[in-house]
Parts: sequence; C-alpha cells; structure tokens
Amino acid sequence: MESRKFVLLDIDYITEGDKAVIRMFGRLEGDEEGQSIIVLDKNFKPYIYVLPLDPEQCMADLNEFDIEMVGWVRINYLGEMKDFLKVTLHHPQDVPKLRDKIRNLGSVKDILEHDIPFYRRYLIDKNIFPMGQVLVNGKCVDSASISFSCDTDVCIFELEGKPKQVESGFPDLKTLSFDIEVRNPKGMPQAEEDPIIMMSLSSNQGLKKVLSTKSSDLEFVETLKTEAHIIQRFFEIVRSENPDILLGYNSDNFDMPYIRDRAAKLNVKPNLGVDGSGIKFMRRGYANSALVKGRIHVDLYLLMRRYLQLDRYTLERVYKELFDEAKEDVPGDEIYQYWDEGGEKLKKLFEYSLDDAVAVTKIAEKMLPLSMELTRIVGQPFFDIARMATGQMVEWYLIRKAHEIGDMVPNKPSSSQYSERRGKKAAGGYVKDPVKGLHENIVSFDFRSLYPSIIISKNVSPDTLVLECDDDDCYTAPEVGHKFLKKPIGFVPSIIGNILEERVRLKTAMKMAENPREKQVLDVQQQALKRLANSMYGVYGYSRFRWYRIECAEAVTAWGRDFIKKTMEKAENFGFKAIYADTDGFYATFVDQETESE
DNA sequence: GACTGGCGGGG
DNA sequence: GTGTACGCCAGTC
Repeated sequence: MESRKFVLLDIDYITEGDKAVIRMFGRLEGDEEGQSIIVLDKNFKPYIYVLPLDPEQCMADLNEFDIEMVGWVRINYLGEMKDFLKVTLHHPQDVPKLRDKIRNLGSVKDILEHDIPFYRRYLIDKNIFPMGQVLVNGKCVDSASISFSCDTDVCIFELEGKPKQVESGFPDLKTLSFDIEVRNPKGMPQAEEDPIIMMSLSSNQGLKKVLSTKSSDLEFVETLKTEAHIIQRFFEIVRSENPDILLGYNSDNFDMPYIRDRAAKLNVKPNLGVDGSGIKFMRRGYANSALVKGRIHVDLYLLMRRYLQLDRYTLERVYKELFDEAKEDVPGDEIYQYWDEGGEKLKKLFEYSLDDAVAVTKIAEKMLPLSMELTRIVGQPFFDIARMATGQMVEWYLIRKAHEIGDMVPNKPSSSQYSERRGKKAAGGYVKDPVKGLHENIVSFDFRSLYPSIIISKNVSPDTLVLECDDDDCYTAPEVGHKFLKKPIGFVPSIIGNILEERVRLKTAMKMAENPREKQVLDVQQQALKRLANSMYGVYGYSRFRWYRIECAEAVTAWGRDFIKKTMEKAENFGFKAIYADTDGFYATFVDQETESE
C-alpha cells in the first residue's frame, strides 16, 4: 500500500455502474509536489435518519424499500435524546427518489439529514477540510481502468481506509485570471453573432498574455488565425498552466457562458477540467455558476459584493477602492471601434484587455486569503464558499459541529414554515436619533461583539429555550420574557464560545509573531473567525435557517437594547450626554459640571 | 405602507 | 444533483 499527501482543492462524485464514487481533486505534496491527483473513494454510502411514530411498523415498512441497511441510533435532537432509524441507501440519487415515500408513511413522524449533498456529507463525516492537507493510503490505478478521461500526468489514486486531515499551513496556490473582449457593435454582446476578439490571461506566477486574431508589436500579444484558434489556444494554456484557481470578474454570468456558446458554435471542445471535462453550468436560484472540474473557478464579482461596501461593483470601482489607482478604461460600447480602427486605438485595447486580467489577479491576491481561511474553517469546497453568503457558511459550520458532537441537524423549513417565519421579524437594536448640531468633547462607547456575548452569557440557544422554569435555573430576557436554561451550555453558545476563545488565542499569537508573513496569516484567520461569530446571531432570525428560532432572535436584541440603555443611563449619571446610539454603541458629549454651574 | 418588477456585473 | 437560494430600490396603488 502506498500513501499520498495532497492539498484538497475540490470534491464531487461520479457514478460507476450503479455505485457512487467520491472524487477528491488535489495537488500533491512531497515527492511529486505540484502534480495533480484525483483520489477515488468507492466505499461511502448515503444515508438519512427516520424519526418513527410506530417503531416496529416503521422498521417493517422501511424494509419494503430497496435499501442497503437500516438500524437504530440514539441521537440528541434539539436538547432531547431520541431514537432514530438510520437508513443507508445504495446511491445518493435514491435519497430524493425515496424520501417523500418514506416521509409519507403512516409509521413515520419525520425524516432528517435528507438534504445534505453527498460530497458535503463526505467532507463532514470524514472530518476533512478543503484547502487543508489530506493523507490517504491506497494504490495508484491505471488511467485505462477509470470511467473518465484524464491527462496522463494526473495521478489517479484509489483510497483504502479513511482519509486523514493533516495540520497544515496556508497552501501556495497557482491562480490564473482570464478576461474576454467581444466585438459587439450594437447593444450587449450576443453569443449568436458577436465574435470573441481577445482572450487575456494573467497568472500569479508572472504569465501575461493576450490572444487575438489581430497582431501587434506588444510582446504579450499572441496572434492566431481564427477565433476558433483563440479559444482552442486558451483551453490549451489553461491545461498546460494547470492552475488550482481560475479567476474571472462576473465570469459566472458572462465570460464562461460566452466561451461555452462560442466554443460550441465553432466546434471547439472545452476540455478545461482536470478530468478532461468541459464547463458545467449550475443554476443556483437567481444566480448561475460555472464549474470546471478539479480547478476552482472563482468569480471575484460575487466576493467583492460581499466583502466591500460600495455604491457600485464594477472592476474599475473595486480596483480603485483596493489600490487607490485609476485603471485605464475603454467604454464597453466603443470596444468595436477601437478594434476596427487599429493603430494606437487597437494597441490601447490590447493593453486594456490585459489590464483587466492583471487587475483580477491583484484583487485576488488581496481578497482570496479570507475566503481560503473560511473554507478551512467551515470545511466546504472553496467553489461553494466563494458563492455562499456568510449566513450559509455559519449554517454549514454548525452542521459540521453538530455531527462532531453527535447532534441531529434540524431540517430546513418547508415552504409553509418558511412563509410563516417570513411574517415575523424580531425587533432590532436600540437606535437613538442623533441630536442635530456640531458637538464637541465627543466620547464613544461600544460593546465588543455584543450579540455573540449575549448568546454566550445568557445561553441563548434553541436547545435551552424553555417555556417554564424557576428563576434561579434560567435567564429571562427583558421585554419579551423568553427563558433560557443556565445549564447545560447550549449548542450555539458553546460553538460561539469556542470561536471567540480561538480568536483570542490567534490574536495573542499574532502580537507575539515576529515574522510579518506569519502575522498576516494569523490576522486573516482571526478576521475569518470574527466574521463567523458576528454572523451567528443571524441563524436565529433568518427564515431559511435550520436553527431559526424567533424567540432566540427576539431575546438577543432585547438584551442588547437593555444593555445599551443601561450603559447610557450610567454614563449620564457621570455627566455624559448621549447624542446618538445604534445597537451596540453610542456617542456622548461630556458636560463639564463645574463650567455649567458657573 | 404593501406590493411588484427589475436589476446588479459583463462587452 | 441528498439541487432550484438574494436584497435593494423605484414605481405603483
């Protein structure tokens, strides 16, 4: 048996025969450092939990289905130990096929953990983390024996036993940014008519290139015969550069679909993936995403919307915000004129095109570390994390933690529960409208992590919420009166507690660190934890969340209002006068008593 | 106010 | 794919 150590980049599953096979895409460490690896695991089965009404009947009913196996397990479900039937199925797609039938059985009360995608289930159950190092035992297999095509220098490895997470530092990854220009004389580009005239590439290892059908004396321009050749050459470069991360700007919605459409029209095979596959498009509600197997396609536009607070999110605007430098711009509707005119204008267009790709590389260098760290903490693929709202990350973090301590994961709300929840809204933080005028002698006060602190100190959690209890045994929220047991420590409070403790540890380490690179890494890590801790309050108030509980949301904000008001009163007793307050802090002027009495 | 429809980015 | 999910603002009544 051999072993391999690799950075886990991405994960999915394929079907061989009637069996699901997990594929982990990675970058090898050690002897064959830098080589791509695909690790196969053929021994992971999907499962769901069934909460029975009539245990014996339920067991009998379940055995009527074509399932792998079924057995009893005792699991903590929102503060109560309950007996569940763990139903193991043959294939992930049996889950959606069978779950409604099972749920509707008369002997069944509810089904749980039936909507966790197979690859996510794998990461959680095996306790491994994308962007971290994983150690596997097993053997290399011949590329002839696998059901997908693959470049010859990719190591295919069949795993035996369990993958193991290895403590590791920040991985050094290869990124490749790309951008396309289109000749669209009227309106927005239409893939049916308007050809791609340039494709730009920029890597974090120095590659700078513009592919085009026109030539130039600019050294970064490579001229090709036709548009089809440009696209083909683009795919070729991606494969030979073999980046871990592919970067674009609004590429989920523009560049990738456009490349797909033009490639299809011109009969060019889009074999961008590590496994030789093309670009896969997925509808995620309102948004689309473009996926390239084994490389992580990241659309920076989505990330920038999340991380920066701006009026607009054009590439120029974001670049200016981060680097305080203007970027040369060619207006979109004039690109075809620059192209047609040639000469200096064309040269400018080449420069602009490359500049866009280079800007994306620069932005990524600054902004990706935070997402990478969130990936390592939340433990879901980078591709998903780059498209997830923080609230969703919190949820997946909690799902992992629930599994870790053996708690059942609550279901997502049904559509009727969702619409019922949407009608309710917890009152927000206390706001005192600002006193108009120009104030002097201003002091400011704010609570550090107000809501996370309340959740911890008042043990606010769905599993500690009770209707009745002795005052000595519980905390009672002001105004709303919700009660929370003092013991045991609730699920969410214990997790926020761990996050905050870990953050304190990192901040201490950061202060002690002498190496600036190390300091920077620790700083990103503590920022990621801060984001998670601060978003955790949201799980109680957002209608779509599994741990939603309006009473918890109401209690947290009620205590918040209580604290800020009491603090303001105390400050006023000392001669301060509050002039503005919002949620977790206030501004006050100091009124000098002696001056005033004169 | 309560509700609906459109839009963001990209060329 | 153990799919189908935003959040804001302008315009209308």
